[in-house]
Amino acid sequence: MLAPRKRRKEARPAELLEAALGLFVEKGFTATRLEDVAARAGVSKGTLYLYFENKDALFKAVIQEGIIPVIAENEAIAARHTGCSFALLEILLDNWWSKIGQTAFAGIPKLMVAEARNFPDLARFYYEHVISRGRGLVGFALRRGMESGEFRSMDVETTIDVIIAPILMLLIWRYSMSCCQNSESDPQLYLRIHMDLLRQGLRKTENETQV
Amino acid sequence: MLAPRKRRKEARPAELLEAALGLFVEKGFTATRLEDVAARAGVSKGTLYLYFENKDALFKAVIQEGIIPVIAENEAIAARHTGCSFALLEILLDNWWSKIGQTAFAGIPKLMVAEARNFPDLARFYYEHVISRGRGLVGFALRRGMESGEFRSMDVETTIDVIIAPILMLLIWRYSMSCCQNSESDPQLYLRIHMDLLRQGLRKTENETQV
Amino acid sequence: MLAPRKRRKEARPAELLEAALGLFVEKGFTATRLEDVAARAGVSKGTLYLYFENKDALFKAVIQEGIIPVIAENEAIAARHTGCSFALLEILLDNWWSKIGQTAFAGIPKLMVAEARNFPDLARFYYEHVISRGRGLVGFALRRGMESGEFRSMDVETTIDVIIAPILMLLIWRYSMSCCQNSESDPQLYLRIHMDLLRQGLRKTENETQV
Amino acid sequence: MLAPRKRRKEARPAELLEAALGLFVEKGFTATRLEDVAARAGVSKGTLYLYFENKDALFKAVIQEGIIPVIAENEAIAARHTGCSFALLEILLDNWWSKIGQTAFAGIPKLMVAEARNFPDLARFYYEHVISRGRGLVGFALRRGMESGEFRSMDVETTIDVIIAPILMLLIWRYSMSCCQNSESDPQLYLRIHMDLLRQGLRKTENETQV
DNA sequence: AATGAATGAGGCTTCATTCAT
DNA sequence: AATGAATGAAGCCTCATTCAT
Repeated sequence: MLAPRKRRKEARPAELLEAALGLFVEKGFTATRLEDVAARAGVSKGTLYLYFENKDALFKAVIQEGIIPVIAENEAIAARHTGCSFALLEILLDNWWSKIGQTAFAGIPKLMVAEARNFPDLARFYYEHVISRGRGLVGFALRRGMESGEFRSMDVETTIDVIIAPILMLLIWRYSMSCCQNSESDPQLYLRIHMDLLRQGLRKTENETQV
Repeated sequence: MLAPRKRRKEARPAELLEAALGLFVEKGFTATRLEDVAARAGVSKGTLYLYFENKDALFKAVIQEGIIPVIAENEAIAARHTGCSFALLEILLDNWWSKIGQTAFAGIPKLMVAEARNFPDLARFYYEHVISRGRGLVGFALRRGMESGEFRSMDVETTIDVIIAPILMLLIWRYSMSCCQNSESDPQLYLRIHMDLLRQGLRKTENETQV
Repeated sequence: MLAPRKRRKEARPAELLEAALGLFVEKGFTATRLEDVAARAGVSKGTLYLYFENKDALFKAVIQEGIIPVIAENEAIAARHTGCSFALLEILLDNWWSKIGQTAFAGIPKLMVAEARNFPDLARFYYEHVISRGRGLVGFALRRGMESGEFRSMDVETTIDVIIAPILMLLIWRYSMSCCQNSESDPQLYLRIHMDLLRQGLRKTENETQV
Repeated sequence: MLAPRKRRKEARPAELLEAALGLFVEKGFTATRLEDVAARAGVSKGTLYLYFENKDALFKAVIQEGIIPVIAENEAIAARHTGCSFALLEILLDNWWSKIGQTAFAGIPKLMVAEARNFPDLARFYYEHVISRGRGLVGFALRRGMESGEFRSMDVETTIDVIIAPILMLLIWRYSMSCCQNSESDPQLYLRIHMDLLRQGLRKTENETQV
């Protein structure tokens, strides 16, 4: 077991990233003061600059460290799935919900949306490593279902977007306008209705018309 | 023909609002400098304050002049609609798409999402005057369809959110991550698929189970 | 009788001065906005500049027009006084109180005190035409009383200052800190006590010691 | 010997307060630019905000550090005084004169009078912490003297005002109109005459009439 | 003579970043 | 490695002054 001092030093970057994530998610990039990040991580303002070149670098590190592992996990799940395709969509959503939707990472989508224009290279990174792979997962399930005759035929790439949208909005809303709603919305119900509409909406029927 | 001075005077507010909308959407609320708004409208900083009390008021005016009329128009459409309920949803969407989705106002949802937390005042204003009324419209169509037996029974409030989400995401995406996509997405197709999934997803079937 | 339009034009400067006096007294020089002065006088901002070169000039005009006539009146009273000297002091105070203390001019001393440093030439004007002559009046009464044996001998110039101070403070207070007092002070009682202390304080006694 | 950096750090607040006092007294509260305060203390604008939250706080600190201790000291003097009451008044005046009247703090009364209306917050702070306690001191001496039969009976609260007025005016004058006087006035003589008039004016005589 | 739209300098305050210790 | 004092650029907003009508 390492001496506490030593442990401290090695844990610093992670502690700073966690503090930064919390504040970025809570207040947005511009409104987050580095002094507050440092304070939340229990160090001084100057120390932050020993680990991250500047505010932008800190932001990029927060995003990059945050979210990728969950995607990989879902890719493995999809690869070994054997049941029907709609069930796969449900499993992927469940896992994503428990690993992202119910953790601090839930704030990332809103953060990315808000700042993408100001950080184009970061947006590209996020797109390639998170969004693109996430869309790939949904696309895999859709194509699989269409080929097996479970789903009707539709333009896959666009359908992916339509399917993902309510899931992203659920989180984006939570970190933006939700403060204005007096009635708490129920995310479980929201997701259930979304999947419910999809189950029936995707299903292949007798008098199928090509889209 | 009016004297130029006079003509300017009357055109000023509209010119300023247009400049403000453009910059708000492009850079966000905080990052937009009032001096730049003034410059884009071809006047000096101080002039802006002759027409709008402060930055908040300018923002509210942008919303007031640009978005609220469309909401009101849609409310009128809904009130006098006589056909089936799904057709009403389609008409409302069409109108909203041509008046908002295809204009500079399309950037507002992303703007609101990005800044809501830091400007609760503006968020509340937007919620009350836009979101709340927009949800009311969708809710009206849903309830109407459920009562007539056209739609199956679902939790209305939550379904509203699920239905609106893809429409909002379409715009939010356009003003955030879209720069990372190499293939241009087709909003018409996107909206058609959304409505297609909904048409089938909302429909009441033989073996109906309550949700 | 002149036409109203004509009357208006000739009355403008006086109306503007009255409005300016009111606002200067209420808010001080810097905090008074010329737009408010114009509004109170019922004209537009630009009109003000037709009559006064700038804000400084307006301030000087306010002071210069305001207060001199009362001094002249008191000088006449003193010249023809025949009774005892303390009675003269009381008469002068009474007149000053009713002509200045109970009118809008009461705010001038505070105004001069606050701005003297920023308007040295105006301060000099005020000193020569108001303060100096006011001190002369009190000095006249004091010397008269000392010569007649009614008052004990004291350094006249300094005694003048000591006597005038509470009278000025009464007004200065009213236009500055009085807002912080919960109990309304009674100026009549204040002046009576001041004169009471003076009556006994100035009187020549048996065992007189030179000061 | 302390490192220079460290020494500076500890000296900063006092240096800033001194610079602020000087400029406040010289130019007034509004006309004093924080940048000038910082420059006079030899630091940059931003540094000032490390020590004082804003302009108001800086002002309050000036009062807090400079004037309130003298009030407290005088309260202690009054509490342990055993001689006659007029002597107490003289001692209090002497102490106040040497600690305030002969220092840069002498400019504060004029400053307060000039700015009270526009900064009710500051006025209230000053009233509660300085004026109110100062009046309490004089009131204490007056009541003490009336009870012992040394002074005649008068309305105490109003008499306090009358007594304090010349002392305040002495300072107010020095920081306002004094520049217009060619003959330098002698504050020592002024205060002596004031106390002389008071000594005789307050004294209880044979044929006492209630006021 | 009168208007009021337009200007732009100026001050308070915030905060990312630097650097001496 | 760590600190935190110091810096100064940047933005909102006010208002005296100008000037075309």
